[in-house]
Amino acid sequence: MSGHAAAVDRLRAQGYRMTPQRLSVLDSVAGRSGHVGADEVWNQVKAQHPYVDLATVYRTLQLLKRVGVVTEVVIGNKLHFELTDQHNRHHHMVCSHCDAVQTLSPAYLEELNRRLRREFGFAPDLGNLTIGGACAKCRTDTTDTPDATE
Amino acid sequence: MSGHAAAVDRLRAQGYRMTPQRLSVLDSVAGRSGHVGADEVWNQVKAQHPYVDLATVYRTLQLLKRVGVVTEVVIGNKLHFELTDQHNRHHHMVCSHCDAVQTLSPAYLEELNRRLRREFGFAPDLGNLTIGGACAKCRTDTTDTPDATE
DNA sequence: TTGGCTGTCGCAAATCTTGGCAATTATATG
DNA sequence: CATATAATTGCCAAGATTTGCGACAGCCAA
Repeated sequence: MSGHAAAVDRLRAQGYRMTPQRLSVLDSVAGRSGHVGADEVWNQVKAQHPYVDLATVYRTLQLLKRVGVVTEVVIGNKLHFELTDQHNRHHHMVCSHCDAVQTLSPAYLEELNRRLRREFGFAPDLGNLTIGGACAKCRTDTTDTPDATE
Repeated sequence: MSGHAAAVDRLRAQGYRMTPQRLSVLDSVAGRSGHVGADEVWNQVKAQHPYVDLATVYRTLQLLKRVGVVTEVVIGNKLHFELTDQHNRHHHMVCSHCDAVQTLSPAYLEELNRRLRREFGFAPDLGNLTIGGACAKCRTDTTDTPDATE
């Protein structure tokens, strides 16, 4: 209910409008501590505005992602979203075997970020980067993927 | 026609079989220098085996990716694939504005790879990692995304 | 060679996500 | 407060990728 003001400002600053649908989507994502799937958001949104379309939810999530309000996490074959917490920034590592998610301090990617910008002029969207791979548990559990690609 | 032997071995080693369909998919990906979309692969495969289903192409591409024979590149909303060249390894940076693809030397991610393994026991699949962001050209062309998320 | 076990395939249906378009609505302005 | 305008939405459909399932084929053991 509070951080939303900042989100509204961000939207307005770029010429976007704040609508009940968008507010509702924002509420839904903000209401959970972790990441949420688009369908879960939709269900929550429908509770308040039964007529809202799933496409609108997707569009809104993409919009909020674009302006930096939410972060996208790719888990398995689905997109998940979470509120971008400026005070607790982190990246995500997702195990492709068990879909477990670990967070990663931005410090780990700072140097890469700087190098890509400096050497290529490329501004990576690391905030929404999901690093896939095999977590410690799955590496020992399985015989395959003994040593994932470098 | 030559590197395929290695691919066959990789499959067999993990209990998979080499079939005409798979060989055809492999041929198709290997036949191009850069990355290919699943639909393009399908079209090429159908030239030899008209009855092959698109689902088989997808399944095969995932399989080849899993065993390390091909590399997946996410461009826009589509999956692309290229032969994993052991002698010319590279990662990919894709511009989310113009879909331009730049390659990146593995050296840039070596340290990250080591740290994730050492500190988390997490084996990242960096080979199939696609780094999204804004390329130099699009950064200057557009007003938005002046400074993508860190 | 004959079974049988397991991996694969084609087909169809399901799932997830995006796009087009006309109708609707948020906002700045008068 | 009424109005014009461009952004936004719903609805529908398409696009992309995955999955379930029965039929089929390769491969090893007896």
